[in-house]
Amino acid sequence: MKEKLGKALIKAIEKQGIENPTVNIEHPEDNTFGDFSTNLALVYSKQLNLAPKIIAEKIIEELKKDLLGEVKSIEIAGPGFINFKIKDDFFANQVLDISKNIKDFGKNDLDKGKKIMVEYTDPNPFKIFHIGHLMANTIGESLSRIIEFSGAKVVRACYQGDIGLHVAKTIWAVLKNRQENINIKYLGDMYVFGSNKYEEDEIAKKEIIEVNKKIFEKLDKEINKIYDFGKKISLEYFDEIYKKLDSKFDNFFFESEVADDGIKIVREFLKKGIFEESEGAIVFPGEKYGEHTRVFINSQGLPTYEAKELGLTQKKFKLYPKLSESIVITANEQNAYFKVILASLNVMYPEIAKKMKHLSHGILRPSSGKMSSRKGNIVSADDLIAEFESLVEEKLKGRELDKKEYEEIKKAVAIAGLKFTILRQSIGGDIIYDPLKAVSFEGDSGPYLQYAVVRANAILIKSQEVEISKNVKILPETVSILEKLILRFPEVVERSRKEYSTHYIVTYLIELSSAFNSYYANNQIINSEDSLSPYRVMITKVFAEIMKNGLWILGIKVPEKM
RNA sequence: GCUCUUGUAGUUCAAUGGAUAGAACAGAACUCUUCUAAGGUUUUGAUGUAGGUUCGAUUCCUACCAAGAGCACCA
Repeated sequence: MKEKLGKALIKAIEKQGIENPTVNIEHPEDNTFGDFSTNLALVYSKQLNLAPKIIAEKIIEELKKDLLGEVKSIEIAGPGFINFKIKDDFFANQVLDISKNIKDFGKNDLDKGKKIMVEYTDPNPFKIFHIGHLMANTIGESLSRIIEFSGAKVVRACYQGDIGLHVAKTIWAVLKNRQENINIKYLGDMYVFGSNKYEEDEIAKKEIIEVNKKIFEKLDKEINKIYDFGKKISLEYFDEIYKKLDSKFDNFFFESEVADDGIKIVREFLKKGIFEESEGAIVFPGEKYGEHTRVFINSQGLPTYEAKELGLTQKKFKLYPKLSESIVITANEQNAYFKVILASLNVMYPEIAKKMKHLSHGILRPSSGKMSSRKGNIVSADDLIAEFESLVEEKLKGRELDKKEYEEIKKAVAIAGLKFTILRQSIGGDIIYDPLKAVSFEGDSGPYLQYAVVRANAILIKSQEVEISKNVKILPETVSILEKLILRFPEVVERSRKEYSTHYIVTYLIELSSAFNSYYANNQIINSEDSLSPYRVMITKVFAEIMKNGLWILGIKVPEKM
């Protein structure tokens, strides 16, 4: 429909003497204006030296010559907008068509045949898996799914820092505070301990640097043993969290695997004059490229995160030479650092640099109180999930559910609340949530979306029992906003893909659910006396399927009952 | 100090340069003898300040104010 209108509008404006016009068609925010609108007359009023309203009239005259059958009315409004109203039966028929092939509804071909890598989460063994990792995971998983909906094969990658100073801090602390049972909690505590000592204590700092060197050399048996065990239990622990979050990686990269390659790249380009030596370290003089200088290899000859990132990037493209895009998601405190990396890549490997896309997220914090990573009181992903689960438990009190259902609902609803909180706003900013209302299950929330689908599903089950015909013979004379919103799903997915944004999906699903809830309140869907009942059941089915797909994109599961 | 990001109802978020700036929560008033009321209906309330560009600015530019992050051997 949109394409048809677009073509007709282009034809009409070209007749006014505009070459290669760009036509903007949107849905007016206020739907009483119509179903589509264009600002065409406003845009070209200057070029044509005519008042927008006059141009609009001329356009409408042209349009009327081959008036589209589906259009109910065309009007000029405001400063010169052209508003289109579409006939109701068009919407009803479209929804009926969609219902016949609902499975793929919402998919598009923007990335057809492409292979795209998304790197996200990136937790570090020997350190806590904290809220930041949870955020990156939620965002990365959802973006991956949006890109899959656009036809690409997505390679999900996770880059883990299994080597570097943070590991040395933990292992040094373990050596100082030996304990029989080494578990995740203990390792987390040891990192905090080592990290603090590194800041405060000069002697400790020297020892930690020494340990760091030994980890690289792999000659100290004692250290190797702690290292291997610590890495193993860290990775097992991460796997458990990924299961909870319903995300799976195709490829795990480790810093230890890319360190040597990183050094090679830096040394190679040091000879070519891209890098420079400075105070015993090898640095990239970013000022030449509008950035700042950063150390790639430190004065001990060890690669920093920067050099390793180069090695990682090279490895990604060696493994998958056909990648058309490589997306990396990190916290936004790394923005400046990433700009320097990209600037250096742009000099060394411009073809690769073009394909890199860096996205960053802010921090997730409660509206009251402030967290300091220095002091180590970072909230772990596990604790946060547990907090959400206990809030759900409160809500579930007094409901009659068997134990299995109870557990399923608790998990699904807690994760939904959490992921919704993260995905509902545009990526990049901090997310502030009220811990008391963490997921208030009223209003805009993950559980609200789930609840709408659960209710729709209950109706669909009942419709089979009552045997409402699946043959839709009669369409309603007037349609509601529900039908109109249903048709917009594909364009919402496209926009999300183009802008790397998850929140358009969230906003859309909220609007759609709200429209359905309203429909549900105003229409009795199952009524064997009513000839419109088959249509209403059909639309309920379409709604439920879109919600299922939309929530899948967000990484949210729908429980059977709530 | 320098660089970047962000300032929208009491609160948390929306708004491809467009129309009367949308929601949700909180506040006020309704609504279950009807398919799950974690629902629905109605209602009060906002663009940090000062300029500029534009037919039109929450959006673009400049300055100021405020908050956050980053500024060489951490990741």
